[in-house]
Amino acid sequence: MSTEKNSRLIDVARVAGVSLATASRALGGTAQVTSAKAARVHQAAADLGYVPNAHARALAGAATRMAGLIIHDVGDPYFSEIARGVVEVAERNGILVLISHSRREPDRELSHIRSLRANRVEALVLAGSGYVDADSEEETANELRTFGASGGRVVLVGRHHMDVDTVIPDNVAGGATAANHLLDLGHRDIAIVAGPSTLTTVEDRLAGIASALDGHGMSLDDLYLVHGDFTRDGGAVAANKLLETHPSVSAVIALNDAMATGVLARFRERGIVVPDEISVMGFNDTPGAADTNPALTTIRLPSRSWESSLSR
Amino acid sequence: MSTEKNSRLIDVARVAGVSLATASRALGGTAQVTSAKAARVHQAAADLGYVPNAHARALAGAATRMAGLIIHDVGDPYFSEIARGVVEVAERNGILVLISHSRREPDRELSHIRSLRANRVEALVLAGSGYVDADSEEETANELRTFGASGGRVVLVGRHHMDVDTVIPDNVAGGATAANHLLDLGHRDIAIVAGPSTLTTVEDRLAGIASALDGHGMSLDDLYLVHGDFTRDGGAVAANKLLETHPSVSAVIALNDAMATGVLARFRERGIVVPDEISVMGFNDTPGAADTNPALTTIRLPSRSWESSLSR
DNA sequence: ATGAAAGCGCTAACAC
DNA sequence: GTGTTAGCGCTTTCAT
Repeated sequence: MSTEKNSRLIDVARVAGVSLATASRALGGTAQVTSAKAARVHQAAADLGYVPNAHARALAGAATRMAGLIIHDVGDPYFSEIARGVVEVAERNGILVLISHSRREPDRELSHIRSLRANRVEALVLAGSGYVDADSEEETANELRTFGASGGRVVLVGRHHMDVDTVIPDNVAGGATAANHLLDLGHRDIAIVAGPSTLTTVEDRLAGIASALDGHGMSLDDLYLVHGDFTRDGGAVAANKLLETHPSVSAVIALNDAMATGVLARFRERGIVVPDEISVMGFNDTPGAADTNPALTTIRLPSRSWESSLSR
Repeated sequence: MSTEKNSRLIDVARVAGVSLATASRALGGTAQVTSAKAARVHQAAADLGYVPNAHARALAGAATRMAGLIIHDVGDPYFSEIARGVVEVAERNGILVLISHSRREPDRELSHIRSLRANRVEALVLAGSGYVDADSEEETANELRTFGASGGRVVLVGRHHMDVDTVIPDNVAGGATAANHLLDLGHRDIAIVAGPSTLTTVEDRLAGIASALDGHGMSLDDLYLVHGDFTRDGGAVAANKLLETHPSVSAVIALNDAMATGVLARFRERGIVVPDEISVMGFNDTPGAADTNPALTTIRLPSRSWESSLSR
């Protein structure tokens, strides 16, 4: 196959018999061009299969119109729903979305922020929990600050406030609600299926649960706590451990819907009837949670927005 | 907020007291640079929060490392699973993914191919059904051909062969399998919940169903056929219509899992017990289909791959 | 090993 | 209205 290079604007101009500038104007609609010439330019462009080089365009100062999205994993319904929203809004505004996976690794996240910045995105959306580790959070905050200072917009979803626009659910209150719900139902032998303790979301939800327990004269130590990946598989693995070591539990709180779904799946395989034998709760109200078998009881978290003082 | 511009390589060079070329080499590792100078360059870059301009880099001839992904909607589990795979593989190869929604509109798809091409992606992944309309398919094929000719790689998922690498399930056989399954169970009063007839996937699955019916002395006309959006919501809407006009059906074939999920959800709301009162079948083996309530019977489609003769 | 300089393809002054 | 030209920020010869 002959690998013919992409044709350039100058090629179009040549074929149309006009100057580079005229071709640019005709195609971009930036200025008035005689309709006859404009037509010739468009024809030439079509004939050559001309596609403007976005890089050259960006370099020359035209608006780039790209946004960056960093999420844990698009495969997780919680994030795919966020991605859907971001892509829809972006598209409506003629913005292309660069998507990447943090996989909940601070370093990966940081390097993605960098390459998204390198691509001169005009906005950055980071969704998912922040990290308990102050150092990596500080690095991220710095990077975002620099990005903001050079004109970039940042939105954080489900992550602690960082001087940028933020939407974050009240994880502590949510944790308390979940625990109180089970406690009020009389459950005492409860298991917590948690994500990695490196995540602030996990930390916060646990704190909420702890405070609820406190109100009942109990503490987290009275519960069975398993940590695992904050994913469906992580939930399934945790359910296995749970069944082996603490088969007596009457209720499970999974710290997100993905893990809850994994727990439910494993219980279903083992023939354990939910909620008759064991109650299972999740978080986040992920799309699809209502469709699970058995239906998942999930805590819808009220979100709070922070509009950054740096906002323009 | 003072909007300080992004610093450029020349700024780094200046601070490090070296030439532009040396700074470039030190940062890019392209050639040998005295370790002392290299260190100064890296230090300067860090101090200035320097992030190379990917556009300038691309324009200057460096590899761009971007791929484009066009899917119906990342919110649909079928597509988010594909997106997950694409992003993972791309990331492992240092490639950034530009994602966009076709929303199953040929024009939108075409314009996305163009802007992805404009961004000089090295590969393009189109996932989802093709269109019955020959004209729009031809336009797309042309665009992809041009892209391929200029060195781009194309992969089609779930779409008819177009002289590029393709992975496509055997939709006709799948349709027949689904129909035969129900027919063998004795069902005769069957409803088909289909996506838009503009999609080849819908057309093919219906053709398979028709052939199965034919083997039983029946035709599609003997069934109740509803068309709707090829989504969860589309399935729910179709289920409503179905219940109103043909409450006697004993089985439903939804032409994809998204619609099947919508049907199940609506049946659940109405207190209709599946599969006791009505059987429901889906397609695609979408992740999560096994988690639905009630469990969805879904046809796993054997896929066939085509490696394009144009492949390099 | 290092620097000077020539583009990459385009837009936006700036002339006419 | 149209053409000429100077960059945008970088990589890469080409000298040295």
